[in-house]
Amino acid sequence: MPELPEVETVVRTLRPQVVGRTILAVRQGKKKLRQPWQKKWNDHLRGQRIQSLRRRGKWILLDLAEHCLVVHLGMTGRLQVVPQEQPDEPHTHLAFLLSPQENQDRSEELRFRDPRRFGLVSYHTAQELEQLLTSGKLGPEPFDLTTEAFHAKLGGTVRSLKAVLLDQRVLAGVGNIYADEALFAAKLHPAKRGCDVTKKEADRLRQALVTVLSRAIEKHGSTFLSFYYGDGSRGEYQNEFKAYQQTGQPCTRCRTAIQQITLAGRSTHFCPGCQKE
DNA sequence: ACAGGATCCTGGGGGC
DNA sequence: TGCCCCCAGGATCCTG
Repeated sequence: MPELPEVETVVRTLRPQVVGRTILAVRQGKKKLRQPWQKKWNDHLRGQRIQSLRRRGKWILLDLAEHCLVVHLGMTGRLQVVPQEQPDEPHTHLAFLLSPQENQDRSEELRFRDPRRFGLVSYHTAQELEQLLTSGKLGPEPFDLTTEAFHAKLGGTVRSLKAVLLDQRVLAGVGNIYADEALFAAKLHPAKRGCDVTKKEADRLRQALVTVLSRAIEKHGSTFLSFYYGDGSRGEYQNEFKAYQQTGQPCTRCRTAIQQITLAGRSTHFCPGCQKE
């Protein structure tokens, strides 16, 4: 559920809280993560300063001196900085003790929680990370995408637009919510085949992605069900959903009822009136 | 090459 | 009110 705008919000919130601080110790929960945390990483991490905090697609990258902590929030993952003495909330899997902020003597921890454990935290050398990010497994950021490249990519597949948008190798950061919202904004049917998309339509979809994602970042992402940020704050973009989870509601453009189907294994919402196949 | 299903996992929602 | 069932979804893997 955390997609690009939610991850961007997490990174922007955490950046002033963690950059420049040193990891003093690592604490591990009892339950195993999907990609198990390796004990030897604890020693590697101790004494390392967090130099910067970045987002790439849905990935959160904490740059250390030579290595990088890589975090994916999955469905329900959360990262937050809390006072060291605060008891762990349930499903806390990792806690990194941080050196005190300047002008403060309070000990704090950066904690990773994830009830569903779809998320992961791993540790890589800068070189390994570079490979992960450029080996074709992760496509460009939607903001860096050119119409030409996007159109070419779409032209080479008979897959549905919905499936293509969810494919992180094509485009990094889009998930179920923003795929539906962008397709609605571009007036394109989610089942339309990639190879049937004209260059004009590809450009419309690219622009829609940029517009929708930018607006969502402005509104601090979306909050519904159980997703909220580490400090308890909520996003506000869910109030602007035009398609996602609007099944049965009148389309804001043509008043046709928004329809829900399953596509690429995901619930998919669109307007049959103005998103014609 | 692609669709579709299963897998992982838990909290929350709907239905009875 | 309480209980059970089912569902949501990111990434990956397997099968048809």
